[in-house]
Amino acid sequence: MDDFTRRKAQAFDAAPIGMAVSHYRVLGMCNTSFSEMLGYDRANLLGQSFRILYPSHAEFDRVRDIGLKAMEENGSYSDERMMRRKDGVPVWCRFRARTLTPDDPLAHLIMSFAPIRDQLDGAQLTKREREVLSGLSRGLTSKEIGRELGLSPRTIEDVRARLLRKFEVKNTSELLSRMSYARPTD
Amino acid sequence: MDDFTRRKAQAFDAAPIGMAVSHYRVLGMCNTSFSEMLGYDRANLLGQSFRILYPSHAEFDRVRDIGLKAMEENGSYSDERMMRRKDGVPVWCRFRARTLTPDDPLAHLIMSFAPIRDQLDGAQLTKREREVLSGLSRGLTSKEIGRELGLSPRTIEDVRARLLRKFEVKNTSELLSRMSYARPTD
DNA sequence: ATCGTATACGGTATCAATACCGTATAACCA
DNA sequence: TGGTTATACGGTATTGATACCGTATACGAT
Repeated sequence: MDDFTRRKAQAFDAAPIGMAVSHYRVLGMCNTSFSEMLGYDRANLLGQSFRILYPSHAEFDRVRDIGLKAMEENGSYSDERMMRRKDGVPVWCRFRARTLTPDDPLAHLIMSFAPIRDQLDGAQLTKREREVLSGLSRGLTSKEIGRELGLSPRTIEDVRARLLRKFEVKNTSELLSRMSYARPTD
Repeated sequence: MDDFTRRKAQAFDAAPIGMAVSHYRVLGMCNTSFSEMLGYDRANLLGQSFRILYPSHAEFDRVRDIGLKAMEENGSYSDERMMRRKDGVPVWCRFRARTLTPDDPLAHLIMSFAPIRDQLDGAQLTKREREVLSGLSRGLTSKEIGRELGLSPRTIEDVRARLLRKFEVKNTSELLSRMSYARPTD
């Protein structure tokens, strides 16, 4: 095996950003940034389902599908999402994924995770708030988010209003500009 | 050499984020996201000085020192910086670096580069668009932005519509979740 | 010289967002 | 046990956003 391969593997291991490889949502490989970000030893993480890295089972189910269409078309997808550290603390991340199997995106995924630092680190979000935030960052309306979550649009508007109060912003645009990856963790 | 090494190298190559390894500011290795982001063939990039990837010689000199102290202390550093594509178009990036040689940080660096304006490679923003975006990220309405800039609210709505088209997003919320905070540069 | 784009503005129509009013249940905490 | 918060939903009223229709000027590129 050539030296190039060795150097690439070393770069993967020591990369300044969390990286992971999955096969059907099971972690096949990750680097130290990834395991440290989530508070695990790497050895304990390999072979595990990604389920344990999300705040809830519902969240784990929900995020499965939201990038599938984009990955079938472009091979890649990116959004902002909440991950769950081993100690239970949620971490808001810029998430990027590329699939090596566009016909069946989840078969072989390569992902990167960059934690975002912002107001969120103090104000913890509820499950509902995270779900709604996820929809808002994808440009969905309250009606669309309601359909996605099986709730009335009115309920989504309640959650929305609570988010605006919590972050002391005037509207959804300002909310999302505060949450965007413009303020990464250094 | 074990299979792990091979899989890590593959993950490096196909990572959804630009990655590079340098030795004293000379590119030793990079992945396809990196070379594509900057408009080069990878083969033509290996062994080159990073000089050609920055907008100017002054910029190249300036960025050399700004992370050194942080890397000597923590081993890592991150900021936002302008890179220069082969065709001359500037790309604003979130930059992260980790050194494997903290005593002499530049000796062996591993870096990641994430373009901050994903969707907008090529479509650079006009002064008006930046001004309007700045207002939107502060949660202002079209009417308020119009007052701030001495323009009709109707004109703000035009600029807004142009931004949504350029970024191929459905609404202002999605726009702002894709963008970093936008400050007018002039 | 014509094409494309950015700028700037007007009108209208429709849908979304936001802010209120209200009720109700469940969880948790002091 | 009572107080707070999150959840969930209904109505209504107002404002904002978005998408169209149109006109007009300016500027740069082919």
